[in-house]
Amino acid sequence: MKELSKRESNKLQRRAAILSAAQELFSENGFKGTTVQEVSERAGLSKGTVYLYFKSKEELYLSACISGIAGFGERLVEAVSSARRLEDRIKAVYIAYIRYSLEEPAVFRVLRDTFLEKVRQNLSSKTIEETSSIIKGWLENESRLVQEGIDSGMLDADLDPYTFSIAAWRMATGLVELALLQDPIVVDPEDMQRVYEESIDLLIKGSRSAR
Amino acid sequence: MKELSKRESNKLQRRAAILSAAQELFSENGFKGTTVQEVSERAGLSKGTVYLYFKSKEELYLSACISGIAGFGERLVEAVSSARRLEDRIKAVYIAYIRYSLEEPAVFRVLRDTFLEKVRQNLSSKTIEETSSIIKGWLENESRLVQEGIDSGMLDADLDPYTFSIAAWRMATGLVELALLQDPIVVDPEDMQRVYEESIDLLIKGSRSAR
Amino acid sequence: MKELSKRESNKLQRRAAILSAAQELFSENGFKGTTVQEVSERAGLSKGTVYLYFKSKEELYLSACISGIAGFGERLVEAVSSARRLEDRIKAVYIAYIRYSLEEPAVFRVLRDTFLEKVRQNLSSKTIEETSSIIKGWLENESRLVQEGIDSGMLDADLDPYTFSIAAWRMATGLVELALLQDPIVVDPEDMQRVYEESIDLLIKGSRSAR
Amino acid sequence: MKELSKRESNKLQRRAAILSAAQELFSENGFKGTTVQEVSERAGLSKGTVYLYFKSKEELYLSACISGIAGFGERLVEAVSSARRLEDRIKAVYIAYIRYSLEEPAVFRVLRDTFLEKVRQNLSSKTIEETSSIIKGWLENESRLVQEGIDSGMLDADLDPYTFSIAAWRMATGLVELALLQDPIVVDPEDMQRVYEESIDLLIKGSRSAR
DNA sequence: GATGAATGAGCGTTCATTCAT
DNA sequence: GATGAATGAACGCTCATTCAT
Repeated sequence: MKELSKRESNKLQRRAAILSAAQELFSENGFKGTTVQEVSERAGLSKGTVYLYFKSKEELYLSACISGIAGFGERLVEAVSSARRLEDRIKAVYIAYIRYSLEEPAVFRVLRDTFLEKVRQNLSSKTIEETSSIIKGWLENESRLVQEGIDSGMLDADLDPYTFSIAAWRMATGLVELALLQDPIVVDPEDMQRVYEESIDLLIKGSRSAR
Repeated sequence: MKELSKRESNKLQRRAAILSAAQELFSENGFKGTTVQEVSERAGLSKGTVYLYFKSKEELYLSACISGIAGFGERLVEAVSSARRLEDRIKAVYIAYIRYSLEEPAVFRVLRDTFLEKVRQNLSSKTIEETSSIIKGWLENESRLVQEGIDSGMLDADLDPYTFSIAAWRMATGLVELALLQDPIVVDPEDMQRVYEESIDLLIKGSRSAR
Repeated sequence: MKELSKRESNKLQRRAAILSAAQELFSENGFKGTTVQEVSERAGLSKGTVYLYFKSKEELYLSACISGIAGFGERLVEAVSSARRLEDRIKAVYIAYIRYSLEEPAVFRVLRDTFLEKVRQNLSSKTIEETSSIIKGWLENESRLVQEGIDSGMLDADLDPYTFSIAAWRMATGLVELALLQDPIVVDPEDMQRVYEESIDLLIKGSRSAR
Repeated sequence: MKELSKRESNKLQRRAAILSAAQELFSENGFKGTTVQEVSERAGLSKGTVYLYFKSKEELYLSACISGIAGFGERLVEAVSSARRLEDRIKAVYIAYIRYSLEEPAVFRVLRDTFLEKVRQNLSSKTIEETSSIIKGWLENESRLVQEGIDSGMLDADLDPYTFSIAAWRMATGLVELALLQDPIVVDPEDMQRVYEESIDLLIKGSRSAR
């Protein structure tokens, strides 16, 4: 392992500071609603400096997305191996998605925004494709778990694994959105944990084979 | 009913034209992505005129949100009475929510936006309470249907009706978001109808009593 | 003739004010060296206003060029008919080109700048083609005069009319550049008029047929 | 001759490298179109280093101008002795001026720029005088050749030698400017060589004594 | 009441210049 | 002495808002 010189490590730190500031602000205010000035200020730097590290606002956004997604994916993989029974593993991924989203709301929001049209219009198709393909990968992983369940006879043979994954993913996303609202409207925050559990339980139960 | 003078009705018409244009544009391009100029043009008026009816771009946005919610509720009520079997009625509401959202994406988006924090920061608490209480009403209506199912022994006695409603609502919203994306990423558009049906079927099946 | 409303005439006046300011500044400082801000200030307007009249800085430059070129061309046409003998007419065009350039240095400079590479790099090819084709038109007019001279036996049959026009045009341009320098370097300003006359005389004399 | 220490010669080399890079870039892209970064890169140095050798971008530009002029004059002197007949020698200088300008466009442009007012505003009067006196020297050399022609009866006794030189110089400059344009507008590049020859031929022929 | 011309703050981005290392 | 990271002023351009007509 090569030691990094002070200057080099400094550069990495600055880059990380910018990325972190960007992640927070983009997720709070969206792409158009965030200015490079704001990002630079939150990172304790001047506006021009941001452009030493990122070629454009768009590239900064892309980098924020990708850096956020990486940690996310690891969590999901860990979750799969955290349980033995197949149903528990499926549930674990769902819960892990929600938990990580709540722990790192900035990442969740940036990630979700690539699925809102209005934000997409400001992104290059490269950015969209890149993030989309990562998410698609997650969905396919989840689908494989479901397929295993079908093969073992535990889940309904008529079930489409990908449909299950999509339904679970969108449900989780929708619930996290609700949970991230500051004012406890529509659902009591204390109830949310129960809602997470019960919602995926319903979906899994609904997927079981009649046997 | 007091008759409106010609002048007064003219004013109302103009206001409505602006609101309608705003609803379309805000939902297509978001708050920052929409210019007052565009709104005024689509409404067939000049830019200055918009400011005679709305104090600011922000107030115009709020008004567009509120005005979009009304028609939505009616559709859901109609859906309830469109089927005889209880399960079908529950499903019908879900499908109606999705269908109307797809028919009137502008309304859907404005409505959804009141549930995104970033947008909320621009909304008065009055606006938020107003829209929230309307949605809460929908959820309670749906819950009553589910409760009926429980009482009749068809649905699981352990099921929390409100949790079911929340799960279904968030799932529906998440799926519509996906469908409104212009590029068919993650899911093939032709498959979406099937996904709508199967997703709610899973939820309902998962809610049935063991019997 | 339709009367222009006050508002309309005001708009025309403003447009003219911007164009005039642009012509001066572009010719003093070049395309890159001139800011839209400066132009607006010299025209007594705000920066944003310039963009109500011209879509971009480039379009403003183009308009300044074209508006300058128009008057220029008329002078050349007048010059042709100001003399009877063919040689005098050829000479008259040359002298008219120089005189108008000295009277309206701003126009001369803007026009010349479209023939400097460094400026060209900032101009769209449309702009370049447009101005170039106008100048080409002048050169062809001049060539036709020369051709007449050849046909009448007065000018050398071996002479290429277009080459003559090019040579005269570049010589005139080069001499005006010299004359526009503020410090009387290289040539005494009082001598310039004589230089103009003698330079074209040489060229014409050199073009005569041996007979 | 004092030997330069290694350190001192190194400094000179660096200075020369910067100057050379600057000459190329300034003449390709103009003052505003060239960045200090680019110059430093082409010189193989860092941006900061440029500021160790030149106080500002402007001073760098001035230095580049001055340094470019030297080689030019030598070429003109060589040309004079390359032909025997007087007319041929006059023509040779003209053609040499054009040829060297085309071979070293960077130098040509820098040189020409000292004769454009807009650039002059950035030049110290010392610089202007220096370059002007060099050019004046060339013109006087050329004039002496012409005077010889007059004295020998070959050229018209009424001809002012200096006027001839000025006319030829400005014509040459104007033609080179045309040739350096990338897009072959107004004149076909293949024709240019012929135009060079014929233009000076016309001028010389026009200068001959009637005899 | 309606207009649209005018404004000017603010955007993303560039780049000459400075200065700690 | 050389570096290159950091700065901040300025650029072209947009657009919410105002106000004379």
